[in-house]
Amino acid sequence: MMEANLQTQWEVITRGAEDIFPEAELRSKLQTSLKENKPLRVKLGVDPTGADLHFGHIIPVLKMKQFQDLGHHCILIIGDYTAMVGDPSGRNKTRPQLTHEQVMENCRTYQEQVFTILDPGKTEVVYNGDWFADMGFVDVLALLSKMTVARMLEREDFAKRYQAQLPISLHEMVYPLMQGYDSAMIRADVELGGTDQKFNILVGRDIQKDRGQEPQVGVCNPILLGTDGGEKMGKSLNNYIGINESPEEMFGKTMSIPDTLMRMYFELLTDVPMAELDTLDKEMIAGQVHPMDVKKRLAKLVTHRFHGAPGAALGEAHFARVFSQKELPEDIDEVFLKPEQLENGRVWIAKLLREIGFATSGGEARRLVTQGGVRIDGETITDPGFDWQAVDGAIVQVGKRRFAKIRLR
RNA sequence: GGAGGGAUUCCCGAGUUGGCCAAAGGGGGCAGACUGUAAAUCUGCUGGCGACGCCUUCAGAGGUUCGAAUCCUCUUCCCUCCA
Repeated sequence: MMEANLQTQWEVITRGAEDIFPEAELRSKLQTSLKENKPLRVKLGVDPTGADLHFGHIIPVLKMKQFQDLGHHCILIIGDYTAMVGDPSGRNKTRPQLTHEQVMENCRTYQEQVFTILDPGKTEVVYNGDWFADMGFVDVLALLSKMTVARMLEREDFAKRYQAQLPISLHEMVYPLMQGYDSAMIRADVELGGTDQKFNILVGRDIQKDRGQEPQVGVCNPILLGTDGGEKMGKSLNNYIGINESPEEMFGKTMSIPDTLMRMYFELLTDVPMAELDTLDKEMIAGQVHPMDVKKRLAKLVTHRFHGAPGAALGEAHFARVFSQKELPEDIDEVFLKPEQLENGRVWIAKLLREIGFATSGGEARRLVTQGGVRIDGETITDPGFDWQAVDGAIVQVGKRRFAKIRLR
């Protein structure tokens, strides 16, 4: 069961990990685990606050997969109760509180997506509602007494909000305690998460110690930056790559990350050995290897991870065709125009763009035309007052990557 | 409970001696040029309307005025200090 030796395990576990605390404890836990042939209990808690997962969510899941492949016991905690509270980590405002129904609804799709990576047969799934639902008020008070206000306010996110005169609700301060309690309930040896989870994971250690358990070790990955290269990947910033996105989108979006982010993505999302990445970096600096080729490899590997070999090939082909050669994509969505949308077989260009969803207003449509961003069958339209004689099968293109095939009926 | 400060366009944030405000600046977004690509860099646009004019926006509801983001009243929410 526990086959890999300590050194191998150590290399796998520390790859892409920004912070492990305390390192020494992880080492001794691994040693004991090997000696006694007893897998470590590895915890990852997820709050199903939204339906769709993106790359940022999946980083700790990939780390968990590595533990799983090493033979350790993985426990996925579905935070049906913590999701109702909302993790304040790294937030500058209170999360909206979800109802239990909303949370449970998200759970299904969440697990579906997570189990494209983890082995469902080897993963224990528990809900923290299992223990929180029946907790009495006295138990809650006992838990609350483990934390002081001063310590909570030391946290960077709360401190910032406090100084910026932004509201902090009391229930948000309960969150770390709940997460810590989870660790105690499942007797975790290791807890995974982003570096923003450090505080919560440390609270878990305290609670475990308080209950006479050996405290867990935190293994934290850096926070994945989004495609804009500056901010944490997230839905609200629209700088994310969803794991359910089409191969074409996934490949393209990966190609759109700034060069400076390539290393991070390689480390966290692929298995390319670290030594090879170092070599690649050197070769790029020396000009022996083209950054674009490296990025293409990254995009291919990443797409492969979620869509398999066919998806990776599809994504790559599409990219080469549309962006490198500036040709039309293979599949173009068809948009139907009804006769009543035409006048004597003609449509005003601004109206057309709105009808097919390439502009949300006439003003935006005019702007696109004026700036030379609109083509019909390869011909650039420059007159915002242009009335187009509709042709079945014509290709309307806006910008570099939006296409529609017009169908008349 | 008392005293004071605040809410502006997708976001942040100017503007508060009333007209020159569809509202500075930045971010984001979009488009163009360039190329190595949906990198980087540079440029332009960025409330709505078949549009050199008209319409709706500055927390909400009223009011003063020829004219209000700017002044007055009430309401909602946030913050600070005191208790």
